[in-house]
Amino acid sequence: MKIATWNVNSLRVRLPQVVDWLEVHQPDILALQETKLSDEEFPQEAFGDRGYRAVYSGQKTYNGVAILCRQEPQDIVTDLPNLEDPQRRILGIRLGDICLLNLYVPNGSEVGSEKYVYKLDWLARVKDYLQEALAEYPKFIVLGDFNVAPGDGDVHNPEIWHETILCSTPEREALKKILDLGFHDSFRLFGQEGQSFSWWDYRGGAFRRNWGLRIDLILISKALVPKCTGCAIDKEPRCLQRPSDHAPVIATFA
DNA sequence: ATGGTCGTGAAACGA
Repeated sequence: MKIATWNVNSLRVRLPQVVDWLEVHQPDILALQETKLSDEEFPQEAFGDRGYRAVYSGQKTYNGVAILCRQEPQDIVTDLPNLEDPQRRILGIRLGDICLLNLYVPNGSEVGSEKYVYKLDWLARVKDYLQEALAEYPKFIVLGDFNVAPGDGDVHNPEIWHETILCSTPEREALKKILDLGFHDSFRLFGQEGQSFSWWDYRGGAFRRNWGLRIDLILISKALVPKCTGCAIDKEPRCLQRPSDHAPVIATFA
């Protein structure tokens, strides 16, 4: 089984790349973030024609999440009972005894800003939800654009990024509280090449210089750890013309 | 590195 996540930064623009990528990699599940499409505009046929069911929670211009999968998804969740949020950033499904939560965590703009406070509160509420959900469904996957680099090893230059947005201690603590529920960062279960990132700024030739951060994560519950056989970042789509600023991440399971 | 980039949507704003 292959499960992937990709912040596409506009599914309208990236649709041909996503379709190509699906055909090459054949994941069982692909979680998308920043689709930037209303549900009426979602290109369901492009995926249906290729054997994927699609669920989505979209909005115009900003945010928007979707899940493409081979199996019929059940128990679709777009809003958490403890988190009232007009921004479409959350999409949960159940596939048999496995639950999956796709997140587009708020960016937070700047440490100390109003958006930063919203981000930390948002993460705390997601944590509370996951605590209950995990108790009911021990096989759980939380994946997406977390907009937090878990540690300095996930940052090209920790001195430049020290206590800045995506790397500040409160953001990392909020992420750690989710991990402490019993989740593992699948990427770190395996040996990786030094300096692996999933996002590079469009500006300043950041990708060419490998000035990136690893902020796109696939967290798996303890029950799934023995099943997980690998996790990798696919940098290839980031090399294409008109790329997303994020690369897809894929976890494989026996 | 503090944007010399994108995406959206038609000017700034968000990332």
